[in-house]
Amino acid sequence: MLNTAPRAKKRTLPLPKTGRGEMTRRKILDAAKREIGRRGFAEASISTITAEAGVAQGTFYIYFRSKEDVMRELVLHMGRMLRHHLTEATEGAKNRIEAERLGLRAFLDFVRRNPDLYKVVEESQFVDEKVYRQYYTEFAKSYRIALAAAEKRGEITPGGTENAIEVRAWMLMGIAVFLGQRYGLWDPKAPLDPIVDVATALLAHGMAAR
Amino acid sequence: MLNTAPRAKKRTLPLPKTGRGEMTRRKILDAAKREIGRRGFAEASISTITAEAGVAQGTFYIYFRSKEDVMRELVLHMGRMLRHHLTEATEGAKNRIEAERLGLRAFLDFVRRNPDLYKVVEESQFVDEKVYRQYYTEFAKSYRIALAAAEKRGEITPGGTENAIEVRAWMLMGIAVFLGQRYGLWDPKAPLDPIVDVATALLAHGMAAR
DNA sequence: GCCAAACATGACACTTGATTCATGTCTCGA
DNA sequence: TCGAGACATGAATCAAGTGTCATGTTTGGC
Repeated sequence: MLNTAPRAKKRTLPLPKTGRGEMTRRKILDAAKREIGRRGFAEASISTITAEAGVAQGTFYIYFRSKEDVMRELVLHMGRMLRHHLTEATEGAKNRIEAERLGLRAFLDFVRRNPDLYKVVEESQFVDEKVYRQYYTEFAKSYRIALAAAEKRGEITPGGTENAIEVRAWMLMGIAVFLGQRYGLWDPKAPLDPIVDVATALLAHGMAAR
Repeated sequence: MLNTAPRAKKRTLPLPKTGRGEMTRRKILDAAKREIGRRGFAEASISTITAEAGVAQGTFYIYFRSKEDVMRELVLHMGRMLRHHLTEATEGAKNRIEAERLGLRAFLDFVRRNPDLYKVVEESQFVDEKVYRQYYTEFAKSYRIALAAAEKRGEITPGGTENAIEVRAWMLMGIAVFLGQRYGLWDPKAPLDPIVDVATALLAHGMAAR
């Protein structure tokens, strides 16, 4: 019996099968990252991207359905890269507070090294909210796990409810993102260590006079 | 002698001079806020906006040069509204920590009440970065002043350098923005008080085990 | 009540960029 | 080395929305 049921729309175009194809796809992704990151999603046209990549316009559609499609892929890519970067940076930490310091430092570093990619992720919020939410929701989840473990080990004060851990996670992400914007993107020359010191001190001990 | 020098391009179209004009301009701004806030800047076309406002397309150009122009105005408007809201909310605070609690609470409230406007401001980053930076830079300035005063009064621990105050200001803004996103926009039913409590506790005493 | 300025209209000419496709060229396994 | 599938091209087509303008209507001071 033939399967006549309507099949689900393919989410992604098939990946390239030859070395040449792989190269071309990567060139397009790279060019899209630069173009979207620098000019913004609206300004970056398919023709700008393909010109930058050095391929014909039609080639774009061999690998991607649309600009949105590329953006989604770039967000996932950034998630993988950043996660890896942060894991490496924090694995030697003796406790959660030190992990926060190292993680924040590594994050600011990452933003400075990858400003285009970082901006793409932020703009994805207005292009495909779903992928953006997923990005941060997943980071929040990792954070919750790390905070709960640290709490159990007695390294940080008990937040109390499960909900409190979630709130802390989002606070920490907000701090990183804003410092990333201010000192990673807008003021990329400022020495990072003093910034990270101030941030870590606030995280560790708060700012209320004793 | 006639002045033949090229005159500077007018930044803003003249404001309406009659009651009718004022009404129409406001209707367009309101519609733009909703359309851009909900659909995003790209999806919100001039024709969508004017349709929503109940005026002809051409009318738009009597009051604004472009969609970007409207967006700029909405960002300034949000700045004024929020500033006012926060000033009112925090003026009874007995110290800076309490001001932080009240301010955060008021901010989350504001986001819940004005989600469209809030999203417009966030998206302005990718439409007119200048106005977006100005928005946050000005808030940071207020914050610095408030923190410096609180430090002088002995309510909070000395940050140390001038730079430290700046870092703290951006941290506090980042926290507010991320909690605003998570609990103001994405989870608009969650009770705010427990969230604000957790946040304030972290700000006041940090999370390092004593 | 009059009239000049202010305001409003909506059709349309124009720009811009996305997507398709007929026609090639390249790659790599058998 | 050959051929089938994979890949690449770019001109042409197509859709959508912007901004203008010639034509009307309303307002408010005199």
